[in-house]
Amino acid sequence: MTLDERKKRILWAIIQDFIATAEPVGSRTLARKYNLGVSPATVRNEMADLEEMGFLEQPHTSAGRVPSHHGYRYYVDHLMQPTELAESEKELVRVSFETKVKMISEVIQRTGQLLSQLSSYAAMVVSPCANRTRLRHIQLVSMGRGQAMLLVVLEPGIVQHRMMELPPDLTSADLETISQVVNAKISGSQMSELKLTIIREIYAELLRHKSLVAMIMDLIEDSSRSKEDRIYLGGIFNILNEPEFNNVEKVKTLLGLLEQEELICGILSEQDQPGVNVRIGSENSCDDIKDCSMISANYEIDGQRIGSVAVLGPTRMQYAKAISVVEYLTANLSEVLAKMYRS
Amino acid sequence: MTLDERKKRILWAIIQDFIATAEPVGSRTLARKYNLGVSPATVRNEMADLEEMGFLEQPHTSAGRVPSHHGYRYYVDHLMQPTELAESEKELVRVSFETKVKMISEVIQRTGQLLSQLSSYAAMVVSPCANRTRLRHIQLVSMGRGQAMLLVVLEPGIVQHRMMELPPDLTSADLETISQVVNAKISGSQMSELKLTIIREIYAELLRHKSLVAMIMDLIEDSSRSKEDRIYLGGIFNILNEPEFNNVEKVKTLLGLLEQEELICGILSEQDQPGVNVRIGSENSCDDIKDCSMISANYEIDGQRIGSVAVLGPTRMQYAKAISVVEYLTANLSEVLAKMYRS
DNA sequence: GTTAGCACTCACTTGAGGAGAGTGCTAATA
DNA sequence: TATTAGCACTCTCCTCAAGTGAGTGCTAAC
Repeated sequence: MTLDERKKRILWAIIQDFIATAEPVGSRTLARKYNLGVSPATVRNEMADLEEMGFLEQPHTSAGRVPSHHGYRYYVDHLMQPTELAESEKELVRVSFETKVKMISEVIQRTGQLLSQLSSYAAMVVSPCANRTRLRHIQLVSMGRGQAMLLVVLEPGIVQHRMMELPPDLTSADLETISQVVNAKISGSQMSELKLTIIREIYAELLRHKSLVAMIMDLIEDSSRSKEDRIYLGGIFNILNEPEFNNVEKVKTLLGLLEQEELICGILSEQDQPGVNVRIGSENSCDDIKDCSMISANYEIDGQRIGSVAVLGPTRMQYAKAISVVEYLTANLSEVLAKMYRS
Repeated sequence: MTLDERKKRILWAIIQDFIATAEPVGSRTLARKYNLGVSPATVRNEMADLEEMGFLEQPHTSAGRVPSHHGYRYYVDHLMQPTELAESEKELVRVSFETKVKMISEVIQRTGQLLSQLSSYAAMVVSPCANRTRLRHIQLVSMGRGQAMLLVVLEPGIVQHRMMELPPDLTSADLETISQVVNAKISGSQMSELKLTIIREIYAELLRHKSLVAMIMDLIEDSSRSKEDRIYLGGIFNILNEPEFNNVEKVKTLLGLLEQEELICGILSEQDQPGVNVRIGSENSCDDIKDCSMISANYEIDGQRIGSVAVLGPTRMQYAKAISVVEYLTANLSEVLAKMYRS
């Protein structure tokens, strides 16, 4: 489906205008405002063509035109000119990221804040997922009265902890020994490499505590596959400024959706393309956001995907801006994390 | 300010009715629906009195009456009959809490979910704050290339972690030694007891690593006073069902508020009474929720406050129900945590 | 002290009319 | 042949007036 230059120009202008005003765009306004050099009548003819091709829609007979999802898609793929962030915005990101952070969760939170602030849409950040990563360290800590805490440190600096019951006759020294033996065997290994052979070796060294070790291995397994990816959501109130969310019903649906962490994780993990993904309206797999667009990207350490960020807004979205914000922040986030956990 | 029996009856009926219908209550309906045994005219007279006393308000001259904040306060203090949770609801709580949980954050999350589900308002839970608590364990874990992670385990099972730079010549064994020495000295002590004497002793034993130890002590201090209380928010979409939130502006204000974690923490920590606190409308310190009511309570371990839960809804709230939900869940939460960390 | 009756108030609904923005079609023009 | 001016038509939205209904306050009777 290839469009001639004038059609492109007109489609571009319509989308541009609609994004800015949220009002159906008429031929007269368009011709005047965008200096198209042709009369409204000509524009009308072109618009009728574009509508027939599926790029535009008409809310009702005597209204202007509105871009269809299809139209937005064409815009994003062919018409939109990428915008760079303003110097002041870059500066803001730089300042936010350069102050010394001590925990991964802080970085995540700041990214989310920046994301929503710069894009003025809702932001979502999934914190590094522990899956498919290396074990760094485990540690048993006695918590008194027959209980212990198992600390599991995974490679990009993720810490998980689990409580466990202890057999009555165990001493703190025992815990320390077990920690050391298990550490010696497993630390640095990929979760998937935690094969039976290693486990057997541990059993062999810790015969006395066989059942305890089994429990520990289970808990390690459990924490490494933990779905408890923390999600940062922010700036939801931002999108309430958009006229498409003037309807409380819609807001309710959206909020209900956003509260379902697993669902959000799922949506964010299904990114087909490398780099920035744009899902427009019905391209979203989830019904509740069929009239939203989502711009998402993965961030990585050493080229390995460890989490995602996304921006959610109405289909009538400032695509160019949102895309560059997501792009810029993902790059920066990857960089900051790499610096934190260079290895 | 004492009311005769009939006035009490009428005030009670008005509030009851308004809570149920969200419509201003008229004399006719009231007299009929609640079998007051007097004519609408009499009810009107009483209503006029109650209005003069400040318990009722009139949206406009020819409308029915609506309870004022003052009226709700009287209702909560004197008129409301406490409701007990239904067996099925208790069962739900029991089931949710009895399945084995491995982390404190799971319990928090479930509590929040139950809170919003049972009350059908928005729920907030502040996770255990590390402040004023005992140190259980610290552990240094090498993260490669001159970096280490400091794990700090605090008494009720809170885990914090911090990244730190290491001097280049340090070995893993050094880290282990330092961990052990510091642990031996400080574990079990209250944060406030971490006086200079102890720190001097540690310095004495670890002369070679003096500056590193100083950094560690700082980070321990930092994590114990960490404001990073995690907040669980849930069921916000619930309150969008209430007619008072049909206005998108209000929703926006509320969402904006709820995203400010520190603010929420602040609001939740200012509970004057032991047990369940009820803040009605303008009794709330924060302007943005001047037309909401908040029911909150602290949960504890060993009688010590370690966090709070709250329910937020319109002033036209099912107080009796909400109060009993908060009460029941706080008690259960305290119990579960005590069981998890019995000491 | 209670009640019936009555005039009055005020929000909300309904429907008609008009304004305005925009369209599609046709015929004239370059 | 492509473009444009002109025009009738469509449809939403705003406004305004009239009518409806729930509720009130006051007064006089019980």
